[in-house]
Parts: sequence; C-alpha cells; structure tokens
Amino acid sequence: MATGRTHRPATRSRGIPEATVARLPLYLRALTALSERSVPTVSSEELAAAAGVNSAKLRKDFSYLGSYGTRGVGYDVEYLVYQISRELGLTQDWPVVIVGIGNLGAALANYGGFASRGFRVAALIDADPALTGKPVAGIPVRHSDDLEQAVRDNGVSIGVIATPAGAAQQVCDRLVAAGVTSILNFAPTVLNVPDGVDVRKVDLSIELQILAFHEQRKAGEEAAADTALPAAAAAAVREQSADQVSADQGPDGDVPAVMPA
Amino acid sequence: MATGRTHRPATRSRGIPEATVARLPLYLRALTALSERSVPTVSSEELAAAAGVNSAKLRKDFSYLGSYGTRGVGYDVEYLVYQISRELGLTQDWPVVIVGIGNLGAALANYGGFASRGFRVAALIDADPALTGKPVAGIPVRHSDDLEQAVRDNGVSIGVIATPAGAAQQVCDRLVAAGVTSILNFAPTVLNVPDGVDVRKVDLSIELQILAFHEQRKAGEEAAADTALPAAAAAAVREQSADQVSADQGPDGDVPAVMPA
DNA sequence: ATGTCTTTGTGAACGCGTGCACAAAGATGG
DNA sequence: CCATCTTTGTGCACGCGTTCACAAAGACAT
Repeated sequence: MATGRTHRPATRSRGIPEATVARLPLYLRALTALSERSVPTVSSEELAAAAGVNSAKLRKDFSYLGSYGTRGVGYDVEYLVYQISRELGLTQDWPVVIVGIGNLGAALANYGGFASRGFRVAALIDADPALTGKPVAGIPVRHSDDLEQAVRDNGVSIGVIATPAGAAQQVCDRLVAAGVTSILNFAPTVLNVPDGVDVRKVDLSIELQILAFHEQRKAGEEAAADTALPAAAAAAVREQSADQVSADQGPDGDVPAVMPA
Repeated sequence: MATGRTHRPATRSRGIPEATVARLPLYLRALTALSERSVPTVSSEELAAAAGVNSAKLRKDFSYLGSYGTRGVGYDVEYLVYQISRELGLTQDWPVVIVGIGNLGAALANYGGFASRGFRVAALIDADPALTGKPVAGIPVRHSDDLEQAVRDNGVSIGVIATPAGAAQQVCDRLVAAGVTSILNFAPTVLNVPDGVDVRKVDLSIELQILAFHEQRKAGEEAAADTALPAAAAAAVREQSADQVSADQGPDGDVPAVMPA
C-alpha cells in the first residue's frame, strides 16, 4: 500500500510477489504457535488451515522462497520459521520511532507485539511540551524538536505516525529528511513521499466504512430500488442531503486516526 | 479481507468491485475536504491527485456508481459526497460495540472518527470486573456477561474485537451468535466465522513485518549472496538460529494486537 | 448555430494473483 | 528392491483489477 505520488510497480523484490510477502507474517505466526507446542513438521494442508488460506496458495508462496519441504512429509517447522524470519528481515534489530503520543500512540508504545520479532521502540515523539519527559511504556517522551536527533542517533529507518491528520505530512517530511525510508501511517491523510520511501496506511475509519457497505448490502436488497432514482428526484434531494451530510460530519479529517488499508 | 473458513468469492455486491469499495472512503474524505472549502466542482484529475490514485481508475470507480459527472466540467462535489455516502451506507446510523477495553480499545473508544460518519459507540465490553462501570470516553464499560444483551438491545451489527488473541475467537463466536454480522478484528488471530459474516483484520505486527521486508531489500542487496546459501550451511545454521528466533520471540500471539492487513 | 476545447465514460489489452490438477519426489512397508 | 501411499512443487487457465487511449458529450465563445 505505497501511497506515494509516483506509481511504484508493485515492488516484486527479487521475484517474491507482494501478495506473498503480505502472507508470510501470517504463516510465521502459525508456525511460531506450532513451534511452541514442539510440533516438528506440518503439511501444507494443516498450516494453510491454521493461517486461513488455500493450501495450494501456501505451497506456491513457499516455492518463491525455495524448496523447503519434503514430499510425503511436509515442512520442518523450526527450519521454516527461520527461513521466513530471515526473508522478512526479522533476524535483525529494527529501531522504530513513534510520533504522536495520544491515545493511539500510547497504545502502540505499549503494544507487546512491538518488542518481539526484532522491533524496538527507540523513541517517542510528541509536539506537546506537557508530555515531554513523561514516560510512556517506560520510555520518556521527547519533544518534536528532537525528532531528527532521535532518528539519526538510533539509526531509525521505520517511523510510525500517530498524529492528527493536519500534522502528518509535515512529520512525514521531517522523518524522511532525517533518513526514515518506511512509514506506517495512522493519520487519515494521503502522504506524499519521494521515491524509495514505503508508506503503509492504517485507517480505522476506512475499515468501518467498508464493513458498513457490506452490512448495508446484507441488510437490504429492497433498498436497491431507490438506487436508480430518477434524475429529477436526485437533483431535488441533492442540496438537502448534501447539507445534511456535511453538517453532522464533525472534524473527521483531524482525528488521530487508527487503521490499515 | 474476509478471513472466513470458506472461500468467499470477492463479494462483488451489485457489480461494484471490492477494490472500488475500498477506495470510496478515500474519495469521500478528499471530497469532504473540498466541500468544507466550498469548492463546487472537481475534475477527476484533481480529485485523483488528492486521493493519491490514478485519474482513470477514479473515473472507472465512479462509473460503477453511475454517471455523476459532467463532461468538460467535472464532478459536483456536494452531489458526489451524497452519492458515495449513500452507497457506503453512511446515511444511516451504525451502532458499534467494542470488546476489550485495554490500551487499544480505549484508544478506539476515544477515536473521533468513530462518532462522525454515522458510527456510534453503543457499548464497551471488557472481561475485567475492575473496569466494569468505569467510564471510558464517557461510556461506562460493561462486563462480558452483558455482551449479548448489549448487542441485542442496541441492534448492533458491527463489532470491534480488541482483546488478546486468546480470547478473540470466543468473543467472536459470541458476537456472531448475538447477531453481529461484521467484525473488525485487532487481535492477531485468524477468526473462523460462518458464511455471511464479514471479517476485516487489522494487525500492526504484520504491517511492520511487511515494511521490514522492503526495508531489508532496500538496505542490502549484498545480503542476496547468503540467500542462496548451500544446503549444508543452511542445515548447520538451522538449529542455532531457530532457537534464537523462538527465544526472544516473547508473547507475540497474546498481545492485544493493533492493525490491518 | 457552429466550432473549439475540456473532461468524462469506457472498450480493450495487459499483468498479477488464485486455484486446479497432476506429475515428480520421497517416505514407508513388505 | 519394489510397490504403494502421501505430499510437495508447478504448469496452466481463469478472472479481477489496472491502465491506456479515445470517442462521445457537454460547456463556452464567437
């Protein structure tokens, strides 16, 4: 989900399809669970069920990494965990900086999944001077002025933006200028970044709207009638409802934002 | 991102492609911003730039909704806001229940974007008796025992799961049994749901891992050398690194979880 | 009215991702 | 050592989504 200005050709780095990369963490999670139960091997069928995917798809995904299975037996769990971890770059340490320590930012800082798998919260940044120095999840919050310093000192290449939408682009620019090349964006805005910088978007509002769409479809097919409402009626309803919509809209574009695409 | 057991054929309800539905909220956000600035019309080119997509794609997306543009002029902003809102089902009220009021659940409850666009937090649920009755974002937390009651009384059809992974499936089952047919899942688990129930997954850990993958690619192509490491060396490194990986893994599968797929 | 200019709406081609179905590979038992 | 059985790895076809490129439609000026 790179949202850059220029079109990025679905980064198939070294031949591994983007869709496959997106599923590797899923496999890894399932494999880790098996590993903890000391299960030595799994078949593609079993693992696929655990990961919630098709077994043929899983086998094809693994085939991009190499031939790590044994026919008639399945895959060695420990070995596969290692291979996928290495492929995802999880065998190294990834210092991360979180900008915007509001409700969401604090939740992220406290997120346990952060610490595991090689991700380490190197710094917390917030523009509010009242927060400066206060520890969140055991890490003292630093002021925005220290952003560049924090990024450079820790060799941070991954930044998380959890600020209000209005500040997101500016924060993004500063992160990128300081050397960050991957951004996880929770602010409800489209970020413009130069080539070579990856952006992934997480937007709760969008997720809910998509669910609402399907919910509406499920709830009433009888509403399909006024979908094809005549032009005259549509024009009539236009002003009335447009006002109504924007009226109770609230400050949507300014909330801290929450989720993925 | 329906993660059900059975394969769901990419729900193209009434002919609107899933990919288009996922972009509609993006357009809506851009249009709302224009509306607030009292801009009367936009061309597909301008709007596409604001939403960060290709203009041809945007036009095709809109063509699925109908012919709402005027050639030589563009699209009427207010009218389009209304049409998209209606298509997404945002003209009606959507009561939502949030289960699991930890760091993340609380952040979600406080999320401003919730209130706008027709989403209303109808109830907060948590298993911890210590939280029961305490207000979060102005809404008193109710105990898990009240889950079914809360869903039924409010006519909730959308549920948000922000519990630890271990509790997610059980909570999911109860939500579904109580009548919920759309679920936004923040727990790092694959949820099994019956047909007709939509699940969207939001998983911070996965997003970070995907970023790490690309980051690794960017950082070193010289590491490509040991990618094709000989079988012997691979086998040797196997145990060592496998142990290492699972050792500093931490309780990953149990954290409250955070994001999308 | 007529011509020009802008912008939409869409036909068609292309590429990626998915899933089927099967051959090859290896384990296992006799 | 051979036969059988299991499970991987993949060739192939299909369908969705994206993009190009252009004809049709309307605005606007003369």
